[in-house]
Amino acid sequence: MKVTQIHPVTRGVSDCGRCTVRENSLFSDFTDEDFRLIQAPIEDFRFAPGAVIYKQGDKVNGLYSIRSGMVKLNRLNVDGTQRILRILRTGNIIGLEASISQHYENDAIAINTVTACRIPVDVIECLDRESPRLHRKLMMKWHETLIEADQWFGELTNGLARVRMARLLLKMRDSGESDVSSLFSLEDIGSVLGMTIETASRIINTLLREGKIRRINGGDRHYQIDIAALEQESQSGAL
Amino acid sequence: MKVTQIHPVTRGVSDCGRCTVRENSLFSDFTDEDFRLIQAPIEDFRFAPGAVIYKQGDKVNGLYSIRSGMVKLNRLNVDGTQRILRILRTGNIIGLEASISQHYENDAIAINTVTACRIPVDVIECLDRESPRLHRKLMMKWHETLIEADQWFGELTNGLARVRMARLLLKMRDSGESDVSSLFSLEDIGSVLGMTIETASRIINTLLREGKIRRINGGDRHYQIDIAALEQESQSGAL
DNA sequence: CGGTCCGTTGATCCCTCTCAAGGGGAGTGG
DNA sequence: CCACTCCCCTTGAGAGGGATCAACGGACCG
Repeated sequence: MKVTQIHPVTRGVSDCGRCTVRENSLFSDFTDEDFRLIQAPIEDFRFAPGAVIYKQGDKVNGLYSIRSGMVKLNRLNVDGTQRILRILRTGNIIGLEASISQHYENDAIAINTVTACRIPVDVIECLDRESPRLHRKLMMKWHETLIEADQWFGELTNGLARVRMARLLLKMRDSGESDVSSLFSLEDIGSVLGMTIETASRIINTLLREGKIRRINGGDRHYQIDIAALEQESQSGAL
Repeated sequence: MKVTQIHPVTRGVSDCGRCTVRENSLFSDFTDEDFRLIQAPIEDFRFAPGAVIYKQGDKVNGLYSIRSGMVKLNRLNVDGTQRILRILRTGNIIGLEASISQHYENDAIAINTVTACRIPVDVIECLDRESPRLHRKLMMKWHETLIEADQWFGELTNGLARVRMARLLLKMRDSGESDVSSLFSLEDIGSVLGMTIETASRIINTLLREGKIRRINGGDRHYQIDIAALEQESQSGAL
């Protein structure tokens, strides 16, 4: 995979108080007093598809709260093996390690156009010290992140290729109980599910022919899915 | 797998100040003043092989710091699929979610004889509030746990079965750069590496015949391993 | 219009699962 | 002390899922 480094565009300074994804964010139950503690500006970023948000080993400069788009967390193993650990979306936080470590643990790469706001390291540290609310919130985010990681592990790494694909389709549904699921390139699907792009392609096309998923026109790999059918598929695969 | 519920034996109350694994523990850089904050006793437990330390969904009663032995974290997916997420050993903490949630997220089961001390929920909460040191330590443990989870994911879920086995053998080395590795039942190995017990058995015996690992007598699945050889093996498997 | 990227499809091979049988150690009861 | 059972590991033969290798088509772009 060739990774194109694309410089992000700063869009301005956020007004967190009226953020549209605030209910998911770190600041969801913040009081006005808490907000007054924030000294440094929280910047708003826009990343083009393929843009590198940060790389494994980079010095941390803050954590990012995703406002829209999809980000892949890429792990580069010591032996050169590479694998997508998980995909993060609106409301998720990437780079949580910024609150405790000096370096990022893996690559974060925008899959499609991503908007995100960055909370600088010193803001986090200050708030963590001064605001019990943020302190608690941070712990909750660690908790959520770990649950998420374990879920990806548990669900997407065993069973037949077809079963794993069904689970991915269900997992990547647009928020809520929607029957629309957003995927990404075959290469990324392969790296998430541990299969080759050929196998991924074959399975998707089989599901299309069987009518269990349907391509939604508008280009960007959106599918309308038959939830019930996929849920049945997804349960076939014990080990 | 039949899981036998074996009641743990409380061995007494710990004196954390002189704990032998203290350097790994939550309390490593505690001052005497910090220790005075601990009101409730920290109990010392001993679990027999196969004992359930806690189950997914159980109400949390504290987190456990492992003093010796191996614990498997078992995830039961909604569809009945079961998988070992990771193995934890001396110095690791299980049930970290006790510090933030009401329920445990997965099953923790003793693989062999395990000794662990339990830090009750209210002790954690109190310390988290009162001691900046423990507060920071907790965050570090979250961080460590997530890194650990991502490592297991990245290293043990792709590549040929033989490559994954090599990586597991390297990962399960006794602390430090030792050339002794401790495994467990074939069933557990299978559940960790996502393969059948037959495949696991075949690979281990092939490695034995090739002299890359050697059984250490003394019963409990200890192997002396050829580190260099296994490291070479472990790098074969991109996807 | 040629080049590149991405997805599709076919043919073949091999790794791993499945099914099946057998062996050894530990515990139990005679 | 020996039969018996149970559990766990081992080994073999056969089948199949997915990898690999290869070719092709469409979209986009210089």
